Amino acid sequence: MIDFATQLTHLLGPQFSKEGLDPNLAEVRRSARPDLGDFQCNGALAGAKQKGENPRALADRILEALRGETMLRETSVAGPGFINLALSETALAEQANRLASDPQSGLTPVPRPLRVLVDFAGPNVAKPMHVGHLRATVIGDSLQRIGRALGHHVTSDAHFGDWGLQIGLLIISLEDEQPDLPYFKPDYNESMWLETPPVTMEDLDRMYPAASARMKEDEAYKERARKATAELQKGRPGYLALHKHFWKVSQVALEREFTALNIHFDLWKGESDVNYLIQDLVKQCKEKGVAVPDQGALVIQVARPEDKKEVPPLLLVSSEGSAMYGTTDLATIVEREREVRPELYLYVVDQRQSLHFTQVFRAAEKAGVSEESRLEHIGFGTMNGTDGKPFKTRSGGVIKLHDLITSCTERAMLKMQEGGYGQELSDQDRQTTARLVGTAALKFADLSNYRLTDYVFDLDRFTSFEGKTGPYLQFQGVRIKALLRKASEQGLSEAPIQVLLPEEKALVLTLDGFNAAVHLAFEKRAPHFVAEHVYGLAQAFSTFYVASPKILDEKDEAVRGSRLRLARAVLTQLELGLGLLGIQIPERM
RNA sequence: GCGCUGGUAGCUCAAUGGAUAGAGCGUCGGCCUCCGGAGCCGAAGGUUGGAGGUUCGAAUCCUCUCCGGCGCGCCA
Repeated sequence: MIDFATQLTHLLGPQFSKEGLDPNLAEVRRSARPDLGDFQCNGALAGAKQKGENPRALADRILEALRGETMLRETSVAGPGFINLALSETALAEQANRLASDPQSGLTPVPRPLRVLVDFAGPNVAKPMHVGHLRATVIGDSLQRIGRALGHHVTSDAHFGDWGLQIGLLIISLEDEQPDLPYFKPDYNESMWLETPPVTMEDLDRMYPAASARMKEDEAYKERARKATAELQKGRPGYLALHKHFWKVSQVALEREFTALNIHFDLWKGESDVNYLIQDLVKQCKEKGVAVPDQGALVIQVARPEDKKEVPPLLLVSSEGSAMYGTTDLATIVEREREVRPELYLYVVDQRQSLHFTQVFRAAEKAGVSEESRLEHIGFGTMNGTDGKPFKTRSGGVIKLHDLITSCTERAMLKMQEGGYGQELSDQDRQTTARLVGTAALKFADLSNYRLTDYVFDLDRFTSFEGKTGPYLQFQGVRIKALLRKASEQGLSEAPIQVLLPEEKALVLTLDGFNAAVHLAFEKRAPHFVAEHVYGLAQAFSTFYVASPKILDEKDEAVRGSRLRLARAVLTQLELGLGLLGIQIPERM
């Protein structure tokens, strides 16, 4: 099915062509002045400009040609040349029924699907996920869901950070703690492998910050770590074995978080997975003359004459002989080109890394690995505390994602208890629901902000059941489910939708806007457009719900059936829309 | 210093170059013999940081400027 805005644009397009104008000028959108019409087209203004004539006259001619169009009830030209279009009752009712019977709720796939690779979350092996990972994870997940909903062929990759200096640091840190482990013996081989990991997640969690801090002050310590990193990358068996242990231990903790957030990846690849490609990559870059020696390292110059800022070269091989994260990023593109062949790459990573991605993308182009135009960095702002500074614990430490999820879940449970809701649920169901509500609070708060702006974390506000929050939206869904459940229990059936009340019309027009909102969200790589739409839908439903009291008691079977069907259509879209944000609606809450 | 990014209602945030800049929270005033009122309706609240410019039309684009956040070769 096709939404109204598109239908109307198609209707006006030929008229613009007939006038010798670009049919793209015919673009129709929801009216900013509902008192004047349902939709508007502003193309006559720009078109008249091009032709050097009066915009109102042009608008009049365009409308003249539309006379007798059954879709339209009324048309008018207002102001300097705005074209106002009001839909006929039949058109509204027909569209409402199409929406209600469409399992996709009006969502249409893109005409040309792309193979899209979404690289997001970027957790680090050996480091628990913290608040900083939340946005990358939630935004990336939403983009993969939106992309799929639009018919794109999406491949998501968590892209673990598991090959850099951090691993070297852990290796020497462990060496200092347990020097007798076989992995440190120069002659280590696989027969000496111990099934029991030498460390727990807690150990890693403790060791890494300490080692990282020491490195900043102790130059010799840093040198050791760099050497260990280079040796690991060269394939020292004992170090590879430790890497494997670290990886496995970390993965358990990481999966716990992703499961709690209901986020899934097609690929769980990491930097270490492309190590096998690096030697060749470096060699080829050298042969092509793309990589040049510089201060003991090997770099790819990516500066351009037109640059307004200084763009430093990408470090391909450090003076220690190790791969840097730009190197693995590049090698990862090589692998993806072979295995996925993406037409579009989306890197959902903190905005602060934009310079890094500029370097990587340019280097990829220069090295002939990929095309810069297919590579996009999707940056985002930071999550701040109520003081406006990056979110920290009271003692100034980094907040772990796990603790964040837990506190949201606990707060959700508290709110449910306070309101006396969910009492009919079993303890286990209540716990599951609380988690659904808690993560909805977290996700919606994040996704309702435009990604590039920083936002303030406010647990109390996010978990509130009133206002523009995830739990509020779930609650609206739960209310509709309750209504439909009751209708079904009473044996009441649905009927074709009739658009009688102004609130019903507003609701139908809102439903019809879903498709555009989702497309816009993907085009802008900005899920908040979906969040905005879904919230607007919930509001429009509430207004309708109050305006049509006691649907179940309605004596007119046709009216009752119509409203039930409309409610169901809203629920369908609410579930789909929230689903695109990674939010589920519980049965009860 | 150079660059990126943000600055919109008291607070937190929206607004694909279009008409009268919208929500939530908070404040004030209404609506409960209610299908889940955690809702709905209304009011107050804005020189869109500032100054120029482009345009029929600017929160949006350009220039300058002020304030905040961030980045700028061997960490990721």
